[in-house]
Amino acid sequence: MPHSPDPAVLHGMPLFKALEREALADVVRHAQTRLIPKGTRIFSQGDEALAGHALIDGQVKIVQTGPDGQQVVLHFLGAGEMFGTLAMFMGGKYPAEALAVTDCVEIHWSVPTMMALMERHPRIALNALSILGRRFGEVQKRLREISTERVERRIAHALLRLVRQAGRRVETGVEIDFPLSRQDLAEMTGTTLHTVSRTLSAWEGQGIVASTRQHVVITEPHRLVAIAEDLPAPKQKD
Amino acid sequence: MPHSPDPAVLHGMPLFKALEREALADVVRHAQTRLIPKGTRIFSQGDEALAGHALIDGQVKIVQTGPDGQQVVLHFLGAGEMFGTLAMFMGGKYPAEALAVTDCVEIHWSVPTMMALMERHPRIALNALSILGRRFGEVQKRLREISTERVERRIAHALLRLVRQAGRRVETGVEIDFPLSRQDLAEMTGTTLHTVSRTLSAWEGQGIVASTRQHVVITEPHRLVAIAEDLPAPKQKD
DNA sequence: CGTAGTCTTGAATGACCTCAAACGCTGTGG
DNA sequence: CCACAGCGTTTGAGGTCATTCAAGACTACG
Repeated sequence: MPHSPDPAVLHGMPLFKALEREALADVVRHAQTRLIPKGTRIFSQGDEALAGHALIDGQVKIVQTGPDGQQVVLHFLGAGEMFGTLAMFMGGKYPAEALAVTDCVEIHWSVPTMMALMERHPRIALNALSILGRRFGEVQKRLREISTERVERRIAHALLRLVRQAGRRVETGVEIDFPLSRQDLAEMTGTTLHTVSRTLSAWEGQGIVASTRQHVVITEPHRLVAIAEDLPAPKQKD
Repeated sequence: MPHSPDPAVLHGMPLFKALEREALADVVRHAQTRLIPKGTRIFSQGDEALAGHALIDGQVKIVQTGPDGQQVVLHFLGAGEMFGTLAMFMGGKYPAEALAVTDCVEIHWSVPTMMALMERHPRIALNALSILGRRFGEVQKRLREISTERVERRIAHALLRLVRQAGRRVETGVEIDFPLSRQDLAEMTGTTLHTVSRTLSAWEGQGIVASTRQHVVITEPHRLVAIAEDLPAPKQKD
């Protein structure tokens, strides 16, 4: 377990974009890396935020739980993305939990370290602002979707979002390359696993997707887009 | 229209908290103030973002419109709060529109100016990060609520949120001190004005709220909280 | 080969929306 | 001062989308 990771891993991380070499070295010097097995809970909702995190490899899902145990999947994130940073600016408690959905490699900095780094290298703060801004826009868009769209369209949007950020081309179409259950999709779209299952079954019957347990392949993305955008069903024969 | 406003107005703005006197002067020097009559659209969704904004006085609502015209009220904000800053970090287009719901006094900075200010005074960027972080948490919470709760609870939550940020004590209870229609509430909670009207009527019958056109007073806040938290029955303690 | 977790599917219920009509303020102009 | 138009609001009736309840099938894994 390397205490100071290879500086190369920070390349391509939006959070550290456009940093001078020495600043980067500074950042690396204070970082800690960790190997995290699939299924591990990286931090829990309500925990004292001890660190800011970033993913070097793997996939993490962010889940928020309500007072009565209702869960919502707020975000899936992949290599190069930061997470758990919100807590630093929100009274020091994580507002959600982070779960490794695949084996992961994580890098993190203690909160005081992270703060100091931002003070020393304002560029980092600007980058964080930019990332946060973008995500904020995303969440607002989701809020609108969930407020105004019916379930089928929401599921379509969720799948397309996942494809965009974790899609892998395969011969039969585009596959989402980490374990994804109906329950997950339900928690992303504010519905039940039953409804998700029914919807996916229907789409499967129409040849739009192909799914097995915890695994989804979109075979006809354009038709899914049509559903998401509520376009007048493209001319198709059945 | 004063070109450079009184530095005093920046006091109490979270965005400029903990800034040294000279930095504050720098900020003020580049600011522009504007008087905005009630009902004015301050900026439109999709517009090129020319400026970052902050409210000195009045109330503004932020509304996002979907491709089919469905509207969602993302936020109400009052004196001292910044807005329209997201756009600066999101490809330069406003992701929503801002409407003055009362007469307002606004202060703004051109985007390049704002960026330069943040470069010169990193504290501002840190503050912005903190504000954005907090709001981000709010939106995520709303997303969970809207995903998992039934309409009645969502409306209760919306009202309580409004009370918290724009509530004014009156002898009959707490009043929300800007024009607020059923339509607005519907667009905040992802429902229809009809359902909001029915719900409010029911509450009115139980003496929990009292409302007239575009005007709501919460007479028994604790009972509204009980509804929002889904507590057993109106078994209340004083 | 059993067990646990995931997924499918049917049927019944209900929360909420849609459609439709009417009511009551508020401001305006005759 | 009254009539009228405009807007926000109220309320009913009917329909439907999605949840809830229930049972069973499939898959992975020990």
